[in-house]
Amino acid sequence: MFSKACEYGIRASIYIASQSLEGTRVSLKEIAEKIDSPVAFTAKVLQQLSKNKIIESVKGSSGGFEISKNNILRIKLSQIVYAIDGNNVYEGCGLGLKRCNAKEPCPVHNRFVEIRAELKNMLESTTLYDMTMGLEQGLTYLRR
Amino acid sequence: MFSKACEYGIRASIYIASQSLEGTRVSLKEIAEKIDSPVAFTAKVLQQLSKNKIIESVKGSSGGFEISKNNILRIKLSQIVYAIDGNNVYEGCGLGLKRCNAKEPCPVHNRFVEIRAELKNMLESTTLYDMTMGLEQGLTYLRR
DNA sequence: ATTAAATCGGACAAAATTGTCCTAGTTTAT
DNA sequence: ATAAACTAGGACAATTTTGTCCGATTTAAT
Repeated sequence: MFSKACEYGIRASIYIASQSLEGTRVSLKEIAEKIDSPVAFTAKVLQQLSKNKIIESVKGSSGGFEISKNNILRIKLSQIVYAIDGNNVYEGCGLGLKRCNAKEPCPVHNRFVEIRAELKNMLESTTLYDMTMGLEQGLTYLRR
Repeated sequence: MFSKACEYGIRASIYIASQSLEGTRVSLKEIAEKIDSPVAFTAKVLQQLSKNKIIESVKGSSGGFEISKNNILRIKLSQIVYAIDGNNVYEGCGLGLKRCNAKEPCPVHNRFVEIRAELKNMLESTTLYDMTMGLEQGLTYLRR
């Protein structure tokens, strides 16, 4: 569904958010450990998220990554996905046709429209805060 | 959502089905033309579908691919997807965790469960026949 | 029998994705 | 000032996916 890069990006964002809520900035190394991802590859993903204003990076000693409370509340899962995977998830025909729409649909167009709409709706209504909630209470996991 | 291989596989199956309903067996070359896919790559996909009894291949001159009326009615989209992409679509955590279930969920597990269930339901309730219908009437397209 | 039109299947090639390494900066603390 | 702990980013490597090529085999028609 999502690329590996995107999966790491979402997991990283959630971890950074949970730590930011506690008032602590986290390093790349710590993030990679906590979400069980390859360090250098995760670095690239974080750069991308940083450029897209999803997370904030602080250089230098005692630097690291963080997200402001406001952004934790505001940022939607859809924005993270878009920053890394673009709009492939929303657009894009289920059968890979370049031009596929209500007027000139592929044989499964109508069936896919509904599901895609629900997916989109879910991604757009889930905030970083929503995803962070369970973590601190030990109800959800980022590495398994 | 699906791999390229799977997209080609679904489109090819639909085209073969539509031609089989007309009583004509089709060659690899014709299929690739009609669904706008790379010939040799499509050949591999068709081999896989053939091994999985989704389509029937006939060797030799005047050979090609076909699907029996019974199978056109019986075969579900889910079977085609499974034959090529395995169960990645159904199983597999949205965030890429190996172990992610109701008891030890990732932060988006519950949100994904619903969507995945609907997708599964759609794939399992759509037959090859269903997908073939619109084609002959010029209502749907396989290459665009 | 020979030829032509097919699929089959192995080996290879290209492209995209995933992952690694190393150097250059930046910032804080001493 | 210097060292230590960071991120930034370019270059490269490995893996997976996608795509190609070609010889072998099968079958029908002549």
